[in-house]
Amino acid sequence: MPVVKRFDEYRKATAVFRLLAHPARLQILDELRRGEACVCHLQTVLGRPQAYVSQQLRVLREDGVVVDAKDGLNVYYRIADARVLRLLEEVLGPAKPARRAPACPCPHCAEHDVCCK
Amino acid sequence: MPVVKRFDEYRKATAVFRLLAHPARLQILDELRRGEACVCHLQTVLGRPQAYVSQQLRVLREDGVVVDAKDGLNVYYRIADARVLRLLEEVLGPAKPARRAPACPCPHCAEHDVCCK
DNA sequence: CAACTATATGCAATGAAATGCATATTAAAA
DNA sequence: TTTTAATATGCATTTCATTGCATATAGTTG
Repeated sequence: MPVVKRFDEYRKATAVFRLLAHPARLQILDELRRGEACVCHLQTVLGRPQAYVSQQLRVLREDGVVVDAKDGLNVYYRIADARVLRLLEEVLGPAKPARRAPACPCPHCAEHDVCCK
Repeated sequence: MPVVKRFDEYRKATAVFRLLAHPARLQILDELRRGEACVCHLQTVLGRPQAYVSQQLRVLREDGVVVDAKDGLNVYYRIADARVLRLLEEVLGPAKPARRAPACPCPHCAEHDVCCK
């Protein structure tokens, strides 16, 4: 009940907001709302270097907001936090339908276009 | 539809999350959920210097999340953003009932205790 | 196993937000 | 009109996240 304890609770509660308070992470999560996606897919959608995308994914992963599943060379990420889905819906509106990214090499998009170089 | 435009939209959407991604502001908003409160009340509840509380309130005010109403020497703040209320409920749970802070001089608390020094 | 592809990690440089503190403002009271 | 009380603002400093980039890992293919 001490003030410090209370403050600590609030500090803990800010974690999820801190994750969402970032344009690239928000865009990643919005994309993942459409369905699971591999890194190269997100890389294509964001138009950012692969290392950059991986770093943001690590941040999200370390907080348990997303989980990854390896499949061959590809690593597929998906949202693993229902609360985050609700927060996204509150601020971004309903999730948009799945899509294939142009020039994305992942199996999900492959049938649609050619490899992204 | 250019990528940059999209990114800008996400950047804008992060604003509300950035406000909530701070323990002191989160605590302020959680207190304001109980009902409007003056600065000295929040000061008492947070156990932080007055200038500190005023600064956080300014941040919230500049984004329109709270509004202030002067009454004599006191300035009463209240939440002015329904979306923020929903976000708080999602993460902090339902708002707690109003309370009077011990040793708070504001009219709201005065009838309950004596002035805070 | 060598070469390639997808992804991850480490780290240094930068930049933005947080904090503390002194002081300004405004309103009431004496 | 001096004083006091409540709140606001400005600014310097520290703190922390972000970003870029080089490189590491790990699975795949030839």
